[in-house]
Amino acid sequence: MQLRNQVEWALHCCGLLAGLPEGRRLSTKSLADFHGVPKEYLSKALQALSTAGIVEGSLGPAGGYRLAKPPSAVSFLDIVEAVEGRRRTFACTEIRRNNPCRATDTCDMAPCTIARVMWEADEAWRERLRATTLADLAAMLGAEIPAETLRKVAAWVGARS
Amino acid sequence: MQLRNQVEWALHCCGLLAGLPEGRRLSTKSLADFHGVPKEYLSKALQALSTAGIVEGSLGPAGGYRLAKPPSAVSFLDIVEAVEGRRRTFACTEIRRNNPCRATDTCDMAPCTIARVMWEADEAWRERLRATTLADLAAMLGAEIPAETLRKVAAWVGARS
DNA sequence: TTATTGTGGATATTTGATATCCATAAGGAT
DNA sequence: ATCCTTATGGATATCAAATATCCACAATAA
Repeated sequence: MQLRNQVEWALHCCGLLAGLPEGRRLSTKSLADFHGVPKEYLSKALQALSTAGIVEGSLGPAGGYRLAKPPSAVSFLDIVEAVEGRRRTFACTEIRRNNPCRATDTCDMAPCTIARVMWEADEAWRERLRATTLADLAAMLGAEIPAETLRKVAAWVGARS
Repeated sequence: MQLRNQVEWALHCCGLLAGLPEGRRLSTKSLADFHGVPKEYLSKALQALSTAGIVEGSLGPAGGYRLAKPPSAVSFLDIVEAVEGRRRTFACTEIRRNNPCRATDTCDMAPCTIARVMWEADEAWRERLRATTLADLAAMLGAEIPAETLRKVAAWVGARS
């Protein structure tokens, strides 16, 4: 069970967009170049983010993407769900119904006990992802990345947006 | 991102095995019949549980599987990891290395910030799964399943083990 | 007008999940 | 001894999803 690589790409792209000066945008091509990933496929992830209302695309030269909300209003979970979908990681197929000893008129039961436990774990995962926003990420990156690199990135982005 | 259906099957099988009288076993065929799943494929899940030391198989007529440990010593996480593997749900491919602005001599850095957050969420998921054992499951099932059904299951298992 | 961009559809390729089958060895029953 | 049942593990087939590319189109700025 692995998340798609598009999830990783989307998170990194949002991290970069979160540091973008007001009014600026970055194109799919720039984002793909920066991260060294295929432009055409990354485009699909960006479209998913756009559909989810996390980023906002605009057409034409000088077009591109920017965040559609303030960084503090976008959680990791928002991004993961936009790209990966919202289905739970555990799918209960109700195999308890196949139990030969089960009364046939039992129809209104609570969710399968096993599924409930698995879903609680799923919710713990989501809760942790909900707890970190792009603003938090920006703060962490600012503290961890060498000042020299941050300066170069700002210049690179400035020339491309 | 979905867990394999074998995870669901393995959990249900372990739940049934946890209620097995001392010294009794259930065959792959019985477990498959009880849950209404393909015997040959379920067998792969049971083999994974066996390799992981969660269940113990024995050959010959009257052979089959039983738990290799007390139910309180087997967590949901043990079962999930036995069937699904232990890889983290988020794979970091270190795309930050492709960053054109990154200093080339940076080699010894801490794990990627984004990966750290994703891994913390993964750990929250695992922690929740670690917290529930087969003994807990047995207690929940005993409280939720109608007494009539429990009695029938005990009889069915008794005739097959 | 022209070049650039996002959007969405179609499609190919590769990987993994799902599933079946068979050979083998071992253990009970007769 | 013989036979049936069982777990084990390998080989293989089938199907769905992830990965990736390409193209047509409309919008937009220079």
